Amino acid sequence: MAKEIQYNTKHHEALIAYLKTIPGQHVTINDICAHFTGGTQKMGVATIYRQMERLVQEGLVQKYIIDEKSSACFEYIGDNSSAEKNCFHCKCEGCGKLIHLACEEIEHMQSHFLKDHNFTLDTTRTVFYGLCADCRNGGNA
Amino acid sequence: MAKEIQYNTKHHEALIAYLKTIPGQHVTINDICAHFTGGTQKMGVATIYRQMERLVQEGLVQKYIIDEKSSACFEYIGDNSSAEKNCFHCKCEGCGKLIHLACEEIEHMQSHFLKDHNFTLDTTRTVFYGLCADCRNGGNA
DNA sequence: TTGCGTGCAAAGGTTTTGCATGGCA
DNA sequence: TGCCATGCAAAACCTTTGCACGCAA
Repeated sequence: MAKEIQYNTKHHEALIAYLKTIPGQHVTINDICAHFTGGTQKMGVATIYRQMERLVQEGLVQKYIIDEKSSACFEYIGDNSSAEKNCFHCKCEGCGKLIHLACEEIEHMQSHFLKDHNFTLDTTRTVFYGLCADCRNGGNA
Repeated sequence: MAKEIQYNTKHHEALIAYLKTIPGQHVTINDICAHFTGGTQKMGVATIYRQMERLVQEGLVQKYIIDEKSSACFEYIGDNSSAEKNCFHCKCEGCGKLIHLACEEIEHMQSHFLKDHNFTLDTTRTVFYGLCADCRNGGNA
């Protein structure tokens, strides 16, 4: 329980600053790596992994496992958790697109899980798989 | 569309036979590998991967990406797809348990996704993350 | 006989880890 | 000064692939 002391390094701040510039978007470790390779700041891969893990634990960043082959995805959620409370993600199995959705139906879904299945659904972590409209009609399967 | 000719080898049958002995359970490649290492039949890892991919395409087996670190999970669904149509999976983030659920609410969920978000929800592939009752109360976080 | 299936090992990619050094408090 | 953070490279891990041989049809 005792939270370990964590320093506030330049890398830590730079990472948060970068993530804040792309709200609501998803980045992979590779994206971050590329971003910090060309810029003034350099950041090793290991550092990025370690920092992202820390940010996830702090609740500033959400981690998604979108696909088994590609690397993990991260999204900055910061302090405005109230605004995007009903936000969740859909991944199209056809085109691979990641879709942001937000509606109040998700609350109903959560209460159902809790009442009928005694399971606290974590919508921020769940990724719904399926087919988007384009792929269903176009047949990009 | 033209289905390629596929031989019915002993390995293929042995794999199906093994999966039929554990209905409703989840196995990893490692589990399968271990099972076929000690027994009379031996099966290489590559063969298992190839066979499982084939079984998934044939619709006999469902593949799940439960966790980013552990290997993929497989479940035999066989021909009785009608019986488990409303079946889906919950993964507890506390204890790591994988929970089987089946209820008709999922149908309502699907129709909502389709109507309001134009998204065909694939419940067999989606894994719902959250906390099970034990972890919510016990605090196995 | 034809050509898919198999085994072995090597390769590919993502993520983690060890160790010495640098930087925050 | 103490201790965490960083960088580099090596390691670990899961999965795929190449190639030669075996086996089903």
